Amino acid sequence: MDAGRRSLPQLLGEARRWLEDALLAALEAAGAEQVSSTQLQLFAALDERGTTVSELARRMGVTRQTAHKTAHTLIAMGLLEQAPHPASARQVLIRRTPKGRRAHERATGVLESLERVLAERIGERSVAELRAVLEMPWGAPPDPSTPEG
Amino acid sequence: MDAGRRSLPQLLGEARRWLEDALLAALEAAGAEQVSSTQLQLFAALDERGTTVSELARRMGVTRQTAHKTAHTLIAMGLLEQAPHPASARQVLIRRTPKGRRAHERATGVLESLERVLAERIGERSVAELRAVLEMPWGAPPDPSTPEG
DNA sequence: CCAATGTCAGCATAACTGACATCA
DNA sequence: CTGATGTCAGTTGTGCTGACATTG
Repeated sequence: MDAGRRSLPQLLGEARRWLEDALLAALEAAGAEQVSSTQLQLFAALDERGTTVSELARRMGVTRQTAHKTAHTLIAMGLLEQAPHPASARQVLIRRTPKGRRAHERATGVLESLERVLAERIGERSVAELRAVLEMPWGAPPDPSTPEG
Repeated sequence: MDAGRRSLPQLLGEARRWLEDALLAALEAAGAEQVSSTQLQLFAALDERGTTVSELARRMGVTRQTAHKTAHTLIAMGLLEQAPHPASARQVLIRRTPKGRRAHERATGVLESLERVLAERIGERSVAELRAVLEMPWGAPPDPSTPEG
C-alpha cells in the first residue's frame, strides 16, 4: 500500500502543515506576535459571544487543563480576556479583546489568500470538494469494542 | 465568515484526529505495543528498501534530531533496524524488522477498515474525492516574501 | 451529595537549538 | 574546504494526570 498509496492520516497531516506553515510564516512576516499552532487552534475554536474553557477543550479535543493554560497564555499576551457568564457564576467566558479581534481578522485574511493560491493550483472545484467532504458529519470515531466490519 | 465557516486547517486536523484516535484505540485493543502518533508517522514515511534518518525527517517535516530519536525508540522496541547503505559509508538505512513488518500490516488493515466505515457514512465517492484532492501536487507552501496575489 | 467547572501543581513526552565528528 | 549526515546533549513547550475549591 505504500507503493503509491499514502495513508489518509498522512495526507491530511501534510495538507494541514502546508496551510499552517504558510500561515505562521505570513503572520511572522507581518510582524505579528509569535503564535504557536495550538494558540491558533484555540483562537479558531472561539465564537464571538465568548466560550468557556471547558467548551474550548471539548472543541479542541484536549483536556480542560490544557485549554486553560493555552487560554491564559493568550490572555497574558493581551489577545483574550475573561468575562463573567451572564447565566452562571461558576462559568467564565473567554473572548477576544479588540487587539485579539484584529489579530484574528489578519489570520483569517491570510487563510483566505492561501485558499485562493491553492485554488489556482489545483482548481477551485477541488478546494470546494475538499471543504465539503471535511464538513460532512463523520460521526463518532469507530470504537474497536463495537466492530462493524 | 467564521459564523459557520470553520478554517481549513481546523477541518483537516479534526479529520486526522478522527482517523488517528480510532487507529490507536484499535491497535491498543488488539494488544499491540503502545505506539505514539509520531511513531506511526515515521512508520508510514518508511519505504520498503529502507530510508535514511535525514530523509525521514524531511518527509515528516521535523528536524533530523527528532526523527533520529523516534527511529531509535522504535529500534529499541524491535520494530526497526539499521542497515548499511549500499552506496555510501556515511549513510545508514532504517528499515522494518519482520516484527515491524507485521505491525505495519496490522495498522494498514485497521486503516483500510476505517476507510470502509467512513465510506459507509459519507459515501464512497466522498472518500475518493478526499483522497484525490489530497494527492494532487499542491506545490511548495506559499512564501510570504514572494507574494502571488 | 453529585456533577461540572476553573484552577494549580507536577510529570512525561516531543520537538526544538546547539554542538560536533565523520565522510562524499 | 564545503555540505550533508548521524549523533549526543540540553532546553522549551505541550498535553497529561492528580488534586481541590466552587457552584448548580
